[in-house]
Order: sequence, then C-alpha cells, then structure tokens
Amino acid sequence: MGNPCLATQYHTLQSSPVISVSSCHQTGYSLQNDNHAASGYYLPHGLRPNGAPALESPRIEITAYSQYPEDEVEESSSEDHIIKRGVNSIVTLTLPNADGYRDPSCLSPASSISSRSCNSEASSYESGFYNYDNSPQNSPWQSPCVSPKGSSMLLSCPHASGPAGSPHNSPSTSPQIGAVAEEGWPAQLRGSRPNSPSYSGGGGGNGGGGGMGKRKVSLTDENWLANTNQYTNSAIVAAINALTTDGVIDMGEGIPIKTRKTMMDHSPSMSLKVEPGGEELGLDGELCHEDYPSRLALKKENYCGGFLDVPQHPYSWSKPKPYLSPSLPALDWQLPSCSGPYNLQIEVQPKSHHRAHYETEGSRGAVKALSGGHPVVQLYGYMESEPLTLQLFIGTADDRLLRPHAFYQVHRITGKTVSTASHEVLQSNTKLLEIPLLPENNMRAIIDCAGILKLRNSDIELRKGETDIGRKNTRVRLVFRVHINQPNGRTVSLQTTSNPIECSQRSAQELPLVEKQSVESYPATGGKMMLLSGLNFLPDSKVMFVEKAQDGHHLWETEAKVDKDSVKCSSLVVEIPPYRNQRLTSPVHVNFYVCNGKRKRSQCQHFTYLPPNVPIIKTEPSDEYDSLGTAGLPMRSKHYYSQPRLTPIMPVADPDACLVGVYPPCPPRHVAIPSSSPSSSPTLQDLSPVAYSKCLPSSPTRETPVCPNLTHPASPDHNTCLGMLHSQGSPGKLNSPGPHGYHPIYANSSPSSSPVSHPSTPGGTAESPFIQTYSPSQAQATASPPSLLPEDASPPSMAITVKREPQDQLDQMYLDDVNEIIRNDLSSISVHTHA
DNA sequence: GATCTGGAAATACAA
DNA sequence: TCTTGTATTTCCAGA
Repeated sequence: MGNPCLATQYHTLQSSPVISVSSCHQTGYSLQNDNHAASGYYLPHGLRPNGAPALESPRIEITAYSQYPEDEVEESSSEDHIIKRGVNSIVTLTLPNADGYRDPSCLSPASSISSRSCNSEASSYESGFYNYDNSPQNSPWQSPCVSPKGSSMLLSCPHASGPAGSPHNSPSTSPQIGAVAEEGWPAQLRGSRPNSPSYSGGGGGNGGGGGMGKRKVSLTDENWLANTNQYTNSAIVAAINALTTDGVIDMGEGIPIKTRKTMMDHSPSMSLKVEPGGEELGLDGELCHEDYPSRLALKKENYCGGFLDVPQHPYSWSKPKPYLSPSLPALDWQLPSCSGPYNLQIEVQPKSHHRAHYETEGSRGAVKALSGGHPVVQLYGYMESEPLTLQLFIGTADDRLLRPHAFYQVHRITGKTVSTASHEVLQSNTKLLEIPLLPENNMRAIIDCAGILKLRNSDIELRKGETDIGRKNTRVRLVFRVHINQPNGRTVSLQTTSNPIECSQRSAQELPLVEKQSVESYPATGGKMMLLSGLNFLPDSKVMFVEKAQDGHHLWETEAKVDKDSVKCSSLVVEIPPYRNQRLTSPVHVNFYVCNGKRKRSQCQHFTYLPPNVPIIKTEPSDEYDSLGTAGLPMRSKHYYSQPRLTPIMPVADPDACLVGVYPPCPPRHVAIPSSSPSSSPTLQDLSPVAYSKCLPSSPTRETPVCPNLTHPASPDHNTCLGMLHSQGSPGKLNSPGPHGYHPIYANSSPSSSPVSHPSTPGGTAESPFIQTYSPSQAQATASPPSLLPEDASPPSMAITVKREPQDQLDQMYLDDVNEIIRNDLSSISVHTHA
C-alpha cells in the first residue's frame, strides 16, 4: 500500500490513471443552463472546457451500459459541452491513486480499515472531483462493497428529466424547501448508524415516483447531490470492480451482476424514505459512507455486498451548482478565506461549546451561535448569478494545521427548525455538508443544519494507520469552503474556519478556554499585563507558564499573577511572569494555560520570551480585536491554532519568487462587516507566518498581489495554484493577502505531520505547522526541488522544499531565523542611519 | 412520535 | 497490580 499521504496522492493526481466510464449521459446541471459547469463537471481531467491542456494520464475507459431510454438521453445530451453521451457516453473518471488524504501517519477516521469498506469506496467515487485520495487499495474495484445508493449515479441517467427539468431545477428555487424536506441522508447517515439495507435511495421522493416518473431508470438525480456525487455511483464502483485491464468494458456485459441486478429490481427492496419535497440524494454514499465505526463494517459490508439498489431519486429542489472542478484541494489543505474580490467570512461564529452526539444517541441539534441563533457564513465579492455550494466539514482545532477531524463528523440536521437546505457528501472519507450559497440571499447562509457527530475513539484509533488520539481531543472547528469557477477555467477555492468548539459534555462547562491574548511576546523580564479573552475563567483561575523540552518534560513552570479583581468569566488579566533566564540570546517559545483546577486546564497558548535587546516582534493590531481590548490591551486572536500575525519585517528576498495572485489583494470588504465575528476566520486561518516572510511585501500595508508561495508539499497540482486556484494549466498565480495583510498558505496540513494530536499540547502554534512546512531556512534550500514535487511542477520559484522536522526544533528555527533577520535588518538600518 | 437537551450512570483509561 | 480520578459512552427522562 502506498503512502496515502495526501500530498502524494494529490501530487500524483495529475499522473493518475483516468478511467473513462461510459455511462448514461448526465445532464447534471446542464439542464440548468450551466454548460460551463457541466462541462467542467464532466470533464474532470482530460477534457477541459476551456481547452486547457488535459492531464496526460493513462486512462481506463469503461463503457457503461446505458440505462436510459434514448429519448432521455437526447434530452440530456443536448448539452454540447458535456461529453456526448448517447447510450454509451463516456465520462472520465480520475482514479486517484493515492490513499486517504492522510498518510498512514495522518489518517483520518475514514482512512481506517473500516473506512475502506463500502463507505470509503463510495465516497471515493462519489465524484471524481471529490475524492482524490483513493488509493488503489481503497479502490472500489477492490472491494465488494458498493454503495447501493451510489450505483444509481453511474448507471442511471441523471436527470433526463423533462424539458427544462423540473421546476425545481431552478437554481433560484428556494433551497429551503429542500432543506426542510430533504432528509434522505440524515436519516441514514445520522450517527453512522447502521443503515438499513432496506433503505433505498431515492426511490421514493417526490420526484422518484410521479413527477419524475419519466425517468424510468432513475438513478440519479441531477439534483444537487447527484452532481456533487457524480462519480459516487456505486455503479461506477461496480463497473470498476468489473474493470479489466483491457481498459474498455462494455457495461452491458461488464457491469457487475450486482449492478445489473440493481437496475433490474431496485425498487422492491427500496423503501425509500420519502420526505416532502425531499431529495433522496445523498443516499448513495450514505449507505456505505458511514463506516467510521469499524463495528459497523460488517453490517455495511453485508449490505454493500448485496446487489446494488438503485435509488430512484426524486427530483429535488433546485440546488446550486456544485463545484465542478475535478481537482478540488484536499480537505487538509490550508486555503485562504479571501482572494481577489472574494472573501468568505463567518459572520456569526458558533458558540464555543456544542455537545456532540454519539452514534448511539439522538442528534443534539445544530451548532448554535452565541446569540442563540446559528452561525452565518457569507461570501463577499461574488457578483455572479450562479449559486455556489458552501461546503462545511469538521476540522481540528489543535495546534497543528487544520485538517478534517478524525473523531468528529459534521452531521446534517433536518427538521422544522432548519431553514437551510443541505446535504451530505463524502470527500476523502470526511463528511461534508453542502449548503447552497444563493445570490438571492446575498451569498449568505445560515448554518442551522449542522450538528456534530462524535465517533468513538476506539473505533477510530483502532483503524489501521490512524495516529490521532481521541482522548481529550474534543475541540473542533467548523470549516467552510467555497469553490468559485472563474471564466478562465480556473477555480478559486476559499476556506474559512470558525472559532474552536468544545464538543465534550463535561469540559463544555468546566474547562477554561482562551481565545485571545493581548500579547504574543515580550522580553524575558516580563511584568507586562496581558489580557486573555475566552470562557470559563474563574476568580481562582490560575495561569501557568510552562516551558517544555523537546522530549516533553517540563523545563520550567511558573504561575503568573492574575488580577483577581478583573477576572470575568470571559476575560482575565495576567501579569507576564519573568522568564527563568534573563539572559536570553534568542526568543524562547513557551506556553501558558489557564487552570481552573486539576484537570481543568485550557489548551496551551503560545507565548514567546524575547531577548532583552531584540525588538519585539510587533503584533499587528487586530482591527477585529481592538474593540475587545480593555485597559489598553489590544487583543488579537491567539488560539492555539491561530497564526500570529507578525508584522512582516522580514525582508522579502524575492517577492517575485512568490506566486502572484491572480487577483489583487482582497479589497476591503465592500459590504458591511458584521461585528459579530470577532474572530472570523481570516484570522484563524492565517497559518503561514513564513508565507509572510517569503511573499509578503516588506510593507504590511502594501497591497500587492501576493500569493502563498507555498506549494503543497507534494501537491501534484502545482499548476493549479496550490489548491486555491485550480487552473487548468498554467500555474496560477495566487492569491492575495487577506484583509489584514497576512497570507494564507496552501501548505499541506501535513498529512504526515505529527501523527499524534496534542490537543492539550501547545506545541507549535499555528506557526509551528507552518514552519514545519516552510521555514525560512528551508525555503532557501528550496533550490533543490523536493522529490515530492511533480515533474511538471511549477517554476523553480514555486518549488519549495518541504522538509519536515521536529516541531519544536522548527519552532526554534523559525524564531531564530526571524530574530536574525530582525537583527540584520536593524543593523542595516542602523548603518544607514549613521551613514 | 421524533427531537433536542441536560444529567448522570456505566465504562474505559490513565496517572 | 490496585486505587483513584478523569474522560468517554451510553442511557434516561423531561421539554
């Protein structure tokens, strides 16, 4: 089994074999008048709408047996942009040849063995563009498990529905209808509970039966889900299972018996749960999706092992067109929240606590906002009329780079109280909730449909390759993504993350949480007052500063003085204690935490003691937090995972070396920015201190298109602009600094990074991971492109070597480098001055 | 009747 | 290896 590391996988994506599956035509959104999208959707690789060079990859073509009547085919085939699919249309499917987005050392829950069951299979093929990390071993064709639901997609003809499709097709249709109605997934997905075999995918549904009756072989729905899961089809999986080395298979003959069986009698066994106006989409991955719990594997396998039920999806509410690019960035890629005119913002942050529910429990509802409402996300700068899809998944909140959380999954909430439409899909074994972002709603979405499911630690930890530990790893973040197709064929991917959310029952009420700190670093002499903002601070809360050696043992620990009088539940003022060694020659990275008692500690926050004579690295004032500052203490978000915004005082050796953003820096928000997002994502996801040093102009205020010159360590898609811009060819120039001047990076969240999560280990703050990936010193060594880089990788300037080193060591390296640069800079200034 | 919640007992783990 | 304290899971019951 190869290294499933995302990097690798992604990297190999371009050279991965492509399976062309001839299947029934898929109208997908074509009916909705989006040729562009459609084409993109159907031309994952070799075929680019814009004629961009297709990836040169070996292909395996599968001629699928058409399930659709010719007439239907014609209807759907009207889409020129789509590869003509007659009875035997061809769809190219990229076969990811890499494993899960996490390598063995960074497996996600899904990467476990169990995840390789039907679920993962299904998920892997949910869509060619959704799953890149499917390694051969994960290949559906290696597994008998096939998602019944999925099967429909491939074999079925999507929406060849009536002319113009159903009214629901209209993107403008209120998603809410679907929202409330649709429930297919949730019901099954919920809690990853064993799905009943009897659950058939969209058989019922409003569409399935009557309205959509025209579709004899229903199967897919071009509905939203269908689109997003185009390749999720079990059918495809089945086809692949039957795949021969010949490459071309007549689906009629080649389709696994199971598949054909499915087509023949899918209805009987399908007791599709029909919901009002519901969309029974999602079913396809669902049945097999959830294999998190290994204990369920058996059941699922049994189920999956059966013939494929082909759900007859009813037509569903119109959904925004899903992102159609075949090369979406992996979930553990760090993406910017803003690029060019676009800015993805979390307008209303979720509450810091949300008790996740177990599979054995009922839902505990949707994540709520502090105000009592729900989180709100909005995309600014998007002026097109095309709806977009907002993706949401549960990410980590530890001190490492953001990545899908192994122990938590987003859970779709439905019900009368839910006003936002959504559906679940799997990407890289991580469940994503897709929510429409509609122009009519000002590209704003109220996230009232997202709950959080807790997977049992044992189920995840026992999985082969899983290295994360679940114990005390109970904090998560909501991660939102949106992919915007550009006229030039590229795609801009934005991502924003919420504040951390504590998901455990107990700690939610007892553990202190530090969200912000007013001081990042200070001379070893200490004495300065630092304001901490967060939750659950008590009058008797203690603030402990600790320094640990690389091996983890304590080198120093001291209790800081807390101003008892000023302690509030949400804020606390503490005096920075003097460091043990006043003769520092280089910055020392320490941590501190708030303690409400034994075992009731906040996660560690980072703090840096500076040598007496070294200028303090100025912490860029956070406009967002200034208002929070009290007593003249400017606050800045400093979650253990956040990235300190260092004023880029480091010289930029070669700004040009950095990819230049396609867009100028994010313009100031042209829309009023809700003040309710004190720690809106941008701040939280600035994970690239080095990016600054390498790409940022020397002036923090300079709005020069800068792009994260960080290429995904092993990104195969260098030329897709490191994940943010999925260009079909040219190396993209990337993005711009965020509103605050910092730059997001597209660094791999290091699937191979520390294998074990350190929820409570301060370890490397946000910067750590970054440094780990691109430390200044390493950047210099970039001269020699890492072997991980694709051959067709971008220009030398982009070839940034990614060398992984011990976290602490890197932290220090980074600090040392910064320090040195500062010194040099100062001496230089000094010289000039005197001169 | 299905959900959502808050509590807490039963277990599993770790120090 | 036993004890004790925590953390995790599973159950219950009320709204």
